Amino acid sequence: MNSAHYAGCVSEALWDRSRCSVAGTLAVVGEKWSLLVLREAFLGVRRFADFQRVLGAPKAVLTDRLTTLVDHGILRRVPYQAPGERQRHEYRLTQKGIDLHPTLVALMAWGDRYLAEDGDVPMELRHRDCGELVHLSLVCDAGHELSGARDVLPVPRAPDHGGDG
Amino acid sequence: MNSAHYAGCVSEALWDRSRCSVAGTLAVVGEKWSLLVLREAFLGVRRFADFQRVLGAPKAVLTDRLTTLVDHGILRRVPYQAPGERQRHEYRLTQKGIDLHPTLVALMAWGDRYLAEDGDVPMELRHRDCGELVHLSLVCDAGHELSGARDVLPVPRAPDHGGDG
DNA sequence: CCTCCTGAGTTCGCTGGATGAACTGTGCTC
DNA sequence: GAGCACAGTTCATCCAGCGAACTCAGGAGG
Repeated sequence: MNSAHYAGCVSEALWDRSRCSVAGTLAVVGEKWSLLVLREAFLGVRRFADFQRVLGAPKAVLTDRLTTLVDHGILRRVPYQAPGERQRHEYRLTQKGIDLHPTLVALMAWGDRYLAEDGDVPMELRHRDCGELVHLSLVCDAGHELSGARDVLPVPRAPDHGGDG
Repeated sequence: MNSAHYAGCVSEALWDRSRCSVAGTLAVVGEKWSLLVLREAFLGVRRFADFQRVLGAPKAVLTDRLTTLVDHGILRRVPYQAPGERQRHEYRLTQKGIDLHPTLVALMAWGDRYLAEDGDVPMELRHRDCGELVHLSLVCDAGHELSGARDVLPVPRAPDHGGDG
């Protein structure tokens, strides 16, 4: 294993960490419960009481997380009325929220691999059309499928506005 | 948009949330700074002082996160000796840690799309061989490329040991 | 040998966020 | 109009994160 492999590229060169998209995304959904709320949202949960029952999170925290996610445009509050009940509102994923799906899939895949005992995973994701298991894969714009992180070259871009190098 | 789309599948049926791989993974790397430590590790950072300088995290927190990640087998402590310095140790990704790469890529991709202004992303990932941009994609075992979360069917599996349904 | 310096932590007091329980408010059913 | 269920809000407590100060180990330099 060649230690200069990554090192020469970005390790010492201090690119602007404050603009990092990983940090930015974590600032939005990195708080405790946020991603679990989204997991449930992807599974079809929409109502406050259901989130609360299923997650077991404190109501105050849940209120805060839902509000934050709505504020960021990841969920939206939609009024609805169940028969025989008063009007309430439910929380639904927006496109911005739906685009967090790969993040949850990635977290789930890692947990399935390293935390499940005997390969006994609690849930599978299957292709709705053909029923086969789905998984994430890294591909490049030329169509090559990458075999792993080793094939990826991180390239910092200086924030030079007004010119497209 | 059909609201019964997901609902009929898993929303009300209470599968066992306590074994959820998303929650499990977040329990391991979901604390503040953990994923940012890993981001830097993927960029080649290995030494305590470099993590500290680059992340700006409090030393105590950083010590705790690094220790936790080592305990979970995501990083490993490797002794090394720089010329003219005493022996120290550095933190390197294990395979288990490298397998968290897709999670970081997913987080980064979302941030690039929704948080970067003018498409001015701070860093790009390129295929080391051909230089093209890389991105995550959902594929199924039959080789179909899924167009999005809508094509995915979550299937809870009961923890029935001893029988492969 | 003694002192200074640096890397790698540990300790400490403070503050802010998380927690569970209790409380509020609203509209429907009975 | 009393009771109930949903959807929060308020409150006291507690823990985790924070920055600063302190500790420890081993070279370098005199």
